[in-house]
Amino acid sequence: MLDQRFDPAEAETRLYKAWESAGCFKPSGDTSAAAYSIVIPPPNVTGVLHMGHALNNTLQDILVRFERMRQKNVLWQPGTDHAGIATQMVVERQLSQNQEPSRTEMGREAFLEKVWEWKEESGGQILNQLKRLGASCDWSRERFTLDDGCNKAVNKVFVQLFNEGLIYRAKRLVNWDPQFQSAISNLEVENVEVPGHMWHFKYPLADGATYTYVEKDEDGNVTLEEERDYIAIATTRPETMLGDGAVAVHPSDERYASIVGKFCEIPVGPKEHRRLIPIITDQYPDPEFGSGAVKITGAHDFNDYEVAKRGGIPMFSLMDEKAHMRSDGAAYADESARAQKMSEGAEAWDETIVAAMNLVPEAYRGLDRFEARARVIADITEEGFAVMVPADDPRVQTKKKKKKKKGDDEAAADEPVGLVPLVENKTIQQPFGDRSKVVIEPMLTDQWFVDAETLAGPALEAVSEGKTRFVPDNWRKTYDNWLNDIQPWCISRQLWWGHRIPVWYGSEGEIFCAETEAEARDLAGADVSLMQDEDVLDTWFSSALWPFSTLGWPEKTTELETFYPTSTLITGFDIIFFWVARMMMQGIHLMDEVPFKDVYIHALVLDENGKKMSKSVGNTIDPLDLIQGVSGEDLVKKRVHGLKDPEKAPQIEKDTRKAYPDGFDAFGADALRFTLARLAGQGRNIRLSVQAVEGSRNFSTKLWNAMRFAEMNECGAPGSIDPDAVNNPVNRWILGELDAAGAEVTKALEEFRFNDAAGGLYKFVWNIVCDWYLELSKPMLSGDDEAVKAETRDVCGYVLDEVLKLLHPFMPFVTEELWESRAPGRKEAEGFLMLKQWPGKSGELFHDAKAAEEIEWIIGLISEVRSVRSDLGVPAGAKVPMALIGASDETARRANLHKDILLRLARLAELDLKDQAPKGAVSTVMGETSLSLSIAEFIDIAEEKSRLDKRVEDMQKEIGGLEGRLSNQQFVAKAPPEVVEEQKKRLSDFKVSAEKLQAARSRLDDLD
RNA sequence: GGGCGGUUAGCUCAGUGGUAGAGCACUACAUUGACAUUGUAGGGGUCACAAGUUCGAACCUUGUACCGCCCACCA
Repeated sequence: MLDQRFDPAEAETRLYKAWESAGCFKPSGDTSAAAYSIVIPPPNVTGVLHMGHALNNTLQDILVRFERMRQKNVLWQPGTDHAGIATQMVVERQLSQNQEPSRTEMGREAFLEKVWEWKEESGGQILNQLKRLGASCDWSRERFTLDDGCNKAVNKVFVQLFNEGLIYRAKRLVNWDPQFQSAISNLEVENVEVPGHMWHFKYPLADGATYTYVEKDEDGNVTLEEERDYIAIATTRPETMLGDGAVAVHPSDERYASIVGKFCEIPVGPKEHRRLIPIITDQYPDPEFGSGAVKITGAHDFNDYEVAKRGGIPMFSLMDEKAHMRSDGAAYADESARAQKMSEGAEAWDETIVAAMNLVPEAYRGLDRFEARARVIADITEEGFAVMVPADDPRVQTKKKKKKKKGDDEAAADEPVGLVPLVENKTIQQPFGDRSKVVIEPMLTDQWFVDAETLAGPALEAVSEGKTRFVPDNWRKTYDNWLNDIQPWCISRQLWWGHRIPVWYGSEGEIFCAETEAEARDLAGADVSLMQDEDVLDTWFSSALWPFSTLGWPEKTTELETFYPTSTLITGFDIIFFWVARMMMQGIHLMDEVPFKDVYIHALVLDENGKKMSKSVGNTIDPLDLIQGVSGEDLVKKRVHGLKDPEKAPQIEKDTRKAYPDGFDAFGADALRFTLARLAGQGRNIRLSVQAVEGSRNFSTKLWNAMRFAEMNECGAPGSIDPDAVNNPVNRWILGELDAAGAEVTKALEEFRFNDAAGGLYKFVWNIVCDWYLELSKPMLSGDDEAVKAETRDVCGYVLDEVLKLLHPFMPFVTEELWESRAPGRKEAEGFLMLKQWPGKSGELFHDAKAAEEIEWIIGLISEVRSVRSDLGVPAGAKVPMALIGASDETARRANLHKDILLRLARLAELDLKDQAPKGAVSTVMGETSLSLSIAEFIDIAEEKSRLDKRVEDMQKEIGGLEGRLSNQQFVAKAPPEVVEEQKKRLSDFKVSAEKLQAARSRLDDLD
């Protein structure tokens, strides 16, 4: 006997263990069957399951379980990512918490040992959380991006690309993260709008030169003419002035034409050491912006870098790896040093030059870049090199103006209008590290790059040729746009945790790239001393190889043969660039085949208010809380704990307590999975509410109770049914509905319409099976006709079993539990539900149109009677007599055949065929038949009159509209004939009904 | 600046040219033998706005407004 309700907490872990130990998650190995494979997007080994993971893995599990039931040879390949920066951060933090020696103190080898230790002990807990969700990965094949196999793959790929010239080392301006003290790729930089300032400074011309500065308006009238001994520039980063290599103006800018080629002085530092830089022309400066003149600091700005490269302008690195002003060297720059080096053949921005020049004056050395900025500004202003403007210049927003309050007006008016430094308030786009959240500094350093442009071509082609398909299709454009404008991929990181770059340097700086040190030694010869490159690779480099490195590449394994290319990749749009595009590039280049055929890009999971879930905002919902339940107290604690801004804690606490005073129930993994699937429409974000999960839990309870009903009525598990041998129209109807639902779900899953699949099942189970089929079956199951009873038991049992199969990919636990309980012992006899044949048919579906029409008529009639009863306030419990007036033979037959059903579900005392409505009866219509309910004793005649009046009025409106349309010659002439026919039919149906209702209405008049 | 998407019931969203829908919320009724984690019935919409195409537009076209997100950017 089934319990009152399903207990997910007890059943889910038990069932999961049973599946796993029975080997259900492994590929069937049936090579005659089609192969189906998915590689998991490897979660960070530091990861903790969040709602995005829950969605991502639920969708994968649905597909994998679906395809397993379709008897394919299915592999879901799991594993984790070593997550270079994130993991190194976690361990470093732990060291400092435990007051152990720091990373640098203990050295590389000892530190890496610590990281491995951490990984073994506390890494990968997310995988256990995925198990809790029901993820049916083949855990026996679990991989890690830093395991031996992946290492081997990474080294091999690196060497190959190096030998092909697709990986190279170069000094380039890269994004430098001063916190991690490492280069990062441009994808790892977030540009954020922040309030900033733009300072205007004067660079005096060398040797006291002067020129006439003329400004003109649009019409060419002179608006300003003055003698100047300086050129004005505008900058948001004054601290980089020390590294300026030139001042650039646009070639067409007449204002500065006369001084192009002359030199000006950077107005910072001790006067005797100030450096002269040339005034040059370049297309880059916009004459309309600022002063039209731009200082060119090639080593600290990406735009300037391009200008400097074009113009051969030297680039000076001012900062160290912490983005502090360089503290080395005492002397100030000397042009002769540069000239000397240049004559020796060095490039203008060669580090030897930069080091030799010692650009940073003593006063600024060692300062943080922001402190340095403040100092530079103060010093320049003090020396009179700031551009001065009247205090009321609209570009200047003084603090006083901002602060102005009532009553201060007079004071403000009294303020003397003098000259002030021109400092504009300006929102600027500032680059931040996506993990460190500190301001990124462009830095000129030696790094390793992948020639992504060369690899991008085939990756673009594969998608345009349809070898790989994006679902939904619109993401293709995002992919195309990015690959079409792809930059070299900086793959070296100045970290320790990761794949060490397989390159060794000889004492003369020769480069030996090889998979192992031994091979590098072979290349170098015995007497060369070798030093391995200190850097590690970007984590995404190994992730890009995931679809084949996990299958055993570079060995030619059977798994590789069977499962590559993989079938489907499921991931979020936020890693299309990071991961999807790079897997495409590497997969095609190394395997000659795309890594996956379909890429399903799922939505972002938002909170119930449409906000991104974020720990620092305090609006997260932990998937495990929904599965296992959480108290209100704990929920508050969790949310407040992760807050970025502790001042918001009271508000978050208040909001959370208000919204979820008692926390959440343990809804179970099934409920969460079903909810996510139901909400996973294509092209829209998912707003997850706890209420929605509760709704899914209720659905699961509904299913449970349907099974209890079957159990009580001894509906067995016939295994299969021959629909043609089934006689009763109710049973024939539900078998048709079942086939239709199965086909719909199958099609939806094939097309990645998870929401339609789950939504279709919800409707079918609740609104068709439970609301109608089970209700219609009750009189048959409790009736005297043994043949009908037996047939109904079989059909009902069969339908419910098929429902369990259809629901299994979505709700694996409750369905597996019910499957066994419906026929105890069947698990031992024929195995788990999980591996049963999927019911959705691709061939011909069973459908009895006549039965369907008949049952729909029954349902319509019952609904109509219920509606009238409810409208007129007939007590729900009252059984009333009904007569059918003017019934056709077919109607009479149906009414007679299903009399028990009608009596029960419409709560009728009797059902007769009559020629005329009984006196005082209330009528409604169904097609040609009037339904006459003798309910005069319960109702208010006036109310009934007004009900009928309203019905007739509504109908007249429809009739009017249809008549208007049909009398429109244009419509009749141009609309398709079947549409015209349809409208005609509707009109005549409405007319018939209106007539009958009117007749009923006038009978009421007779009563008065 | 470039790109993508959105605007339909109180809320969340379906709806590819011909009858405006679902879930939740709301209202009323119901403890009838699977289920109150329930059942039955009901109220509720100028489909953002404007113009156009069409016999006919939530749907197609153009424009406008507002809201998201992504990419690139003026020193």
